[in-house]
Amino acid sequence: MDKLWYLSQINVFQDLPRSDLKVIGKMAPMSSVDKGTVISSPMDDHKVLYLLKKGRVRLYKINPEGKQFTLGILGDGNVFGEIETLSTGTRNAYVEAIEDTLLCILRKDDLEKLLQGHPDLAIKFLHVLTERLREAEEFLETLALGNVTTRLIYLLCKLAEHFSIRRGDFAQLELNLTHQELAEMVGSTRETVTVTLSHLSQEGIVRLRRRRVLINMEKARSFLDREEAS
DNA sequence: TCATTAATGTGTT
DNA sequence: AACACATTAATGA
Repeated sequence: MDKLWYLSQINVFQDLPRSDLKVIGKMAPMSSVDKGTVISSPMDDHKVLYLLKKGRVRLYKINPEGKQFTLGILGDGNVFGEIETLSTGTRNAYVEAIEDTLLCILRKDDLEKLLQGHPDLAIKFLHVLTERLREAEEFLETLALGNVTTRLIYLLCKLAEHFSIRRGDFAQLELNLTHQELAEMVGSTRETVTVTLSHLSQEGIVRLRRRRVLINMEKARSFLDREEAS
């Protein structure tokens, strides 16, 4: 497999000429991490940016009682990490590979050099990060105002937009998430998620298999619309 | 395949 | 929401 192909799949580098990708490839060696590895944690010095070439990582925080709250999941082609001049929203968060993952590490000075030479790239960074911020704000609002059912459906829709494959009327999440993990994302408990999901299953909004959720996006969206109206 | 562990389902407080 | 416990599915020797 062409090493540069992976770089061309990173969202901020999408239509960069091969010559530039080559330069980046030289600065940012590829490394692979196994499923379950914590790639970075709050106490690390935040001096690097990670380019997620292939795989999935979960961003989460841990509250004082030791419970986890998942901020989000990133898939192929995303960027995360922290440097002084550029934050991707992972500050003070743990980042764990939930699949075997392939990533590049870009050092602060390399990135800055890169951005200085490529203003168009800097703009693309702005777009990507702004979009992430926008989603985060929307999610926060839903989390604050909605009940568990709403939050869960909202989460499933968002996940499905990024990580699902179409199966008839349903979108099948290709993330194998447990009820526990879903609970950690919507700020609820495992039992409540189990109960809520089986209700939604009765209504035909989702279909359940072990560690797998299929969402009827049409029904899910109309549920959210109704909720918004009320 | 069987035993162990993980995930899910359910009733009670 | 928290807990205890039952049931069922996945995992791996």
